[in-house]
Amino acid sequence: MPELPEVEVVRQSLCKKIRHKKVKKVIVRNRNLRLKIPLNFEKLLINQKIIKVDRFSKYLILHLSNSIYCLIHLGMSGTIHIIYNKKKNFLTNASFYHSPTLPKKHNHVEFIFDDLKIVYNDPRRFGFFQIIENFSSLQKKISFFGPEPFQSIFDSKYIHSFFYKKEKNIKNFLLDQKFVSGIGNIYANEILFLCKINPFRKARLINIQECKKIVKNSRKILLDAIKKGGSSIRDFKNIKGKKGNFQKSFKVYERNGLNCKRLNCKGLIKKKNISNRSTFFCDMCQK
DNA sequence: AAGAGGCCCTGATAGC
DNA sequence: TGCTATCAGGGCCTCT
Repeated sequence: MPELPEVEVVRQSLCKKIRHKKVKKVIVRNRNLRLKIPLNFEKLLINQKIIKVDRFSKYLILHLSNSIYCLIHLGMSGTIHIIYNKKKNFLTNASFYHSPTLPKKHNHVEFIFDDLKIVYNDPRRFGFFQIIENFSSLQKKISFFGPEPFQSIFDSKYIHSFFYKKEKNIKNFLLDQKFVSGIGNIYANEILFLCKINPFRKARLINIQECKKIVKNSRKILLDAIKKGGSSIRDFKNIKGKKGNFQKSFKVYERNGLNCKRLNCKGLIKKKNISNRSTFFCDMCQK
């Protein structure tokens, strides 16, 4: 489940591999992702150079030489694989289309470069590709989202005023991309544990000190996860097919029934549903 | 306006 | 063994 850290891990390695390279061919095998891939998609990308591989929230942003942007969202189960071709004969040699490192099914989109190609695989097809025509459209799209935890405007004042009179529980807000961008279910659970905040608590009851903790711990968890290559619960892998390591650092996620990891806390981790998402917490130390 | 709930999709796993 | 049910969950949608 790619959240901000997983997408950032993909961005970093993609950037190393495809920046400044020219897209030689685009193959779309299945246009029916969450958003339908338009028929002119291939034409817009072919013969364009990748100027930059950026990211906002859980979106990858390919900046192309014809000044358009290709947004990629990995949804729940999207992965990007890299397949090398040192002989640079991708366009003529079909055998590379069946690399042993590549899953056999659900390889929906490929971008082919001279010496390598990237392959988008997504069993559940919750991910999507979207063409953004120009910079102002990109800005407009991003403006509908809340800040990332790393941005300076994501501070205790912003959080506290956002939560004013809000009856919904705090966990729902951490997952609300209009409030804060990039946090998904795993990291929402982990952040609230570090903050000692019960996920069911109404947002309006979060005090300013706790807002400060939310700022600090969101940044801490996400940065730590990026450093460790993201989390691999079920399907996340980086572009080399390697798993991340942050799942080893989970304090609450998928730990229901196990001892609370907080020093001197005798609680057991509980699992309950909030808006149909698994919520893990310790009711002894998260108040 | 805010909040609750449904839906898209496939694969892994549990239970009978 | 093979069937069915459940769960995983990001983001968008509708309804109240």
